[in-house]
Amino acid sequence: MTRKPLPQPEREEIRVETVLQALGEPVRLQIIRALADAPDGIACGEIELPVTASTRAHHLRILREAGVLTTHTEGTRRISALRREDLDTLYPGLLTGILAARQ
Amino acid sequence: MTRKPLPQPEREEIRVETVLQALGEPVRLQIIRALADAPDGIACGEIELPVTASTRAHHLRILREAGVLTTHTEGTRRISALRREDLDTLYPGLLTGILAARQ
DNA sequence: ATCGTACTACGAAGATCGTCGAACTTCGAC
DNA sequence: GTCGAAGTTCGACGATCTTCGTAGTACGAT
Repeated sequence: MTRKPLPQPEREEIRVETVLQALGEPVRLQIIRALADAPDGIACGEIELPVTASTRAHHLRILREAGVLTTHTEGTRRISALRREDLDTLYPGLLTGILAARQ
Repeated sequence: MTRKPLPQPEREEIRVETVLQALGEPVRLQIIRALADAPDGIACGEIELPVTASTRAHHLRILREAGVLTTHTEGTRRISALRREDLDTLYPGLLTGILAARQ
């Protein structure tokens, strides 16, 4: 099994402004909600989204570079998962607060 | 003393997406931080910001329409305050989490 | 080695956003 | 009533962002 981590910021490098900017977009919020239900992460392609694959990849990149999620490769698939521990440490309550809205 | 409230969404009308979008901007985050230190609100003009008055008015409007802050008129001045209770009720921990980052 | 799958990288097009200056409103003071 | 101060509204311009299609990479299976 191949396992390569993708470039992402260390916990110390994560900035609120970037995180909020990343979360303030409908599609990305949808991704976050899907990931919140899968503690071990899910394959990017399995998230139902109203956009094409390339747009999906773009949003996943934004979220990863903001430090919101982490992605590793498993064969040809990419598994993404929320960086819940890091976010909860840096901004206690933020993630919970956002997910509580659940529409 | 003149006291007129400015148009803002009811608590039920506040949407996470809009709130996050409003908070994901450096200048607006700066405004929020300034307001967090003033429970009773402060005059918009007294917040130090690296933008002109018209831009400041624009950002305050975005924040107010998102439901993040409330503004009322006192003479020629406008006093803004965080809608902390509403936000804490809707998204418990969100505001605290964001403010915990403090820079 | 070849094929199909899963995904990314690269422009490009269109929409949205942040910023400003100028004009206008509203209020208090003189 | 006239003036100045505080703030808003109205375009406008430039920058950023979302979206897409196409081309390309990496891997597993045959």
